[in-house]
Amino acid sequence: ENIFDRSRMAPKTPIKNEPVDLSKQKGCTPERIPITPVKLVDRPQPDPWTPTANLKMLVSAASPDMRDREKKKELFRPIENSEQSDTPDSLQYDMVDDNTVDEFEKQRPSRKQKSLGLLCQKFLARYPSYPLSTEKTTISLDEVASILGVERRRIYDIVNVLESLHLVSRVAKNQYCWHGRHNLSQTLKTLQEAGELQYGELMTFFQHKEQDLEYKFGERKKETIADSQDRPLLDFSEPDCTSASANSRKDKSLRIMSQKFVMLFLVSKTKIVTLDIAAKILIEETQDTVDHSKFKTKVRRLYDIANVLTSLGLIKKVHVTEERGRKPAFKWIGPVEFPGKTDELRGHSPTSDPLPGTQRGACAPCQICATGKQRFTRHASFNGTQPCEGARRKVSSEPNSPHQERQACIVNSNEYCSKMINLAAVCRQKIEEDTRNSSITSPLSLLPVPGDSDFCVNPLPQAVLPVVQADVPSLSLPNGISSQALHPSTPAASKTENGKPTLLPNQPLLCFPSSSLFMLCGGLQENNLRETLPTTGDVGNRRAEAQATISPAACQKRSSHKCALPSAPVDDEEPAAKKQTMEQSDVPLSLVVPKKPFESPKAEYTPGSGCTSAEHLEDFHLDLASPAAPEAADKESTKPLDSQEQEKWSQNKHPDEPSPGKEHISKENANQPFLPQYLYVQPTAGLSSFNFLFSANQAPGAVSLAASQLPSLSIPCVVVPSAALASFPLICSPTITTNPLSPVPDGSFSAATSMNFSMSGLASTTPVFIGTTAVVTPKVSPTPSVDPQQPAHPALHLSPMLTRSCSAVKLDSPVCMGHPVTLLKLQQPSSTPLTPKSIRPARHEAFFKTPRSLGDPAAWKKNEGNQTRNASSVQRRLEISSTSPD
DNA sequence: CGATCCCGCCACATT
DNA sequence: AATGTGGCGGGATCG
Repeated sequence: ENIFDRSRMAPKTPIKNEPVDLSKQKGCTPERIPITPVKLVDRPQPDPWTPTANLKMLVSAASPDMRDREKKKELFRPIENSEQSDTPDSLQYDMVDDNTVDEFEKQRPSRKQKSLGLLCQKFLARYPSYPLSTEKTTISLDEVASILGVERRRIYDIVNVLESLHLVSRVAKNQYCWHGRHNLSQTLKTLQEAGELQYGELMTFFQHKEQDLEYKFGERKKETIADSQDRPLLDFSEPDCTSASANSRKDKSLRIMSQKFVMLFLVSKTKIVTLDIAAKILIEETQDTVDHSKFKTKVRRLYDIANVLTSLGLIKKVHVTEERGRKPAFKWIGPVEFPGKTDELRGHSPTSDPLPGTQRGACAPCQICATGKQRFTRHASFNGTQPCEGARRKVSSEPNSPHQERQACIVNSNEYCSKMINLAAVCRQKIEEDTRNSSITSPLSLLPVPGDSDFCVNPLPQAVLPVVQADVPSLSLPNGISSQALHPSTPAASKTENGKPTLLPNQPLLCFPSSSLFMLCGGLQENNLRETLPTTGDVGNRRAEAQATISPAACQKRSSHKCALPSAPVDDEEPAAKKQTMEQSDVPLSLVVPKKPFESPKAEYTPGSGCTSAEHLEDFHLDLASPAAPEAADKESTKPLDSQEQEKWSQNKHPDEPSPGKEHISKENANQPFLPQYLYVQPTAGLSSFNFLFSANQAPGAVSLAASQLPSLSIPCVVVPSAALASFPLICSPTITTNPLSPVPDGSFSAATSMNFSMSGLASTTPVFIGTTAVVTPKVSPTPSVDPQQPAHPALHLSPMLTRSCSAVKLDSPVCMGHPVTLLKLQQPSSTPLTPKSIRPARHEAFFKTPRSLGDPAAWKKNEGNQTRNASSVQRRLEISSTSPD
């Protein structure tokens, strides 16, 4: 329109002759200037004003030359247009004297007004976030550039980033297809997975080499890089994506950088990434040499990307204060988890991704998968199969063409990246932790889950079970929860450290002081336990243990990765665990390992099919982690039970851990009738009215309660009115794990309802009993049905209460199936009640967007301050608008 | 003065 | 060769 107007305007209004109303002119934009005779003269194009003049103008505008020139002048315009003077008034004002114009120009062109972020917002404003699937919107770069009054170059900056997130795709030269955010979550998932994978690698890598944080900030990047190169780790770089992309020129660094940048956020626990770290990571990936200039350039690019991401509402600026001082950073405020979608992810485990075919094989049930238009597995999906069906960059030519490459490759093999990412994550985590510690909020902060918010869980002062998503391994409690963990070697050591509950290994039950009760029953199918047990003080120990335990798994994983073993979907969890650990400790990578990375996925997911998502939701972590409540942590540490149990379990499990074992178990379980066992959680915990019963069918190992860490237990859960169970303490029967009896296939069950519990989070007050023997809870009748297919359903059979839970579960499944959006909500709410995900340890908060709730006050303040700054784009607008009116 | 990041040159890719 | 893309970094502006 603008152009049009201008063209008309200019021609029509021979400036000279028609002196314009200066008064009006204010509103006018510089545009006219070009139009004005004088300027016209300058320009080649100014044709005599003829009837066709307008046309010519338009045409000229189209031409590159014109564009540039006009744009220069127009640059100002866009702002005006968008904000102030988009109105016709400007037209009226048409003629402006040069003088006036100059003034205007001076006023307007604030740098901010020209910012990429603002431009991006304008750009985004032009298209619906969720366009109808049917309609495809094509974007003409020239058109947009002219409309927005910027050079095309700038549009490229925007589009490239959008393309990396699959919001748009290149259809043809100069043409892009707008997809909107429909696939965003999936894309993010994919990125997350990819990031985690890399992460994992890093982890292993680090373990092998050095765990020191040295790497942290990438000083050592080179070495790492070299190492990484050496490392066989993953070469995701499959020919597909990587090679091609790599080959191609500079390989669209912006796109790739954007993806990597996003991955960093998704991988980091804190969700905060500092620019320098990101830059280092990205650099390393690409290069060995870390020259300063390069770094500088990288940072510039990151700003470009960040601006776009900010406009998308995915990140915001914040400042992180470190020892050194305050560093610019960005915090992820977009969706953290993609539960609904994530199902896919899970299903897909990163490992699986590589294999397109297999991808979700496991997930078959998951609709999402089916739907999944986009799962891009790394290469394949990205490249060839794109998420966006419609838009492929290269229309005409071969698929191989470099352009296509762009799309692909999110993940190429960049071990470096992963390493870097890890480092970065670690660094961040540290930072955050530091900050958190200082400003711990409540002992147990609820983790605000983006979607889950619905959840009414109030933060439980006492014992809140922060639920951690399945993906994320329960975090170890930063504070010291002691637990060691998982390591088989340290089995019994339940530490009585703080007040650990006294748990007698042999004895059936453990008692905890706390008021709230939990009953855990049933064998847990999986060992979900992530045993990340943060020892109170010792992260190192844990890590060591964890690593030890993990390492094998990791190795396998790696191999799997390379191989793209379909089976190894599990990665998700592991990575998460790792992440957490990372966060917690400065230590770079302690990985806690995932308990059963491989298997779990299958077992859980497979049976559960859609349910996987549920898991996430359901996972409870009782982490005291929240900085605020170190004390609480200690108390919780009381959960020694967990530790012991874990140990026990771990012992038991260890053998099983390998996925195969689990699978077996699950199968067995399925076949076997089981005694329903439940876990009951009193409302006191923070769930105001809900009590949870979990039936534990799972494999014995599955439920590990690490006192501090909280291994996650996957348990089917039922929500029961608190009244019913009010008086019960938590009881866990460790022995149950192996119950053959459970009729319901563990896998299915677990999948559907499996929850991870981390005991660590429990309020000190809550008494917990753990019984070695299976406890039977009355209310729920076990469901005999053993359909693997219908894992989730079994719950229904259970008591009404159960039903609820089941329903929730069911919901999840649907979610999995298809609509991401819907799914999310459904799951969250439904699940939420079941699993207090919402309640998370402060640390976790990172995942969740709700920044403020969790964050340290101080941090907040800072953040806010930053935000204000950051908010720039919006604010700027406002400011501008306000100011400009003059 | 450091953080941001606009601007546009210019190389490489595609047509 | 023309045009499309986009890496890249100087240097301006912001805070």
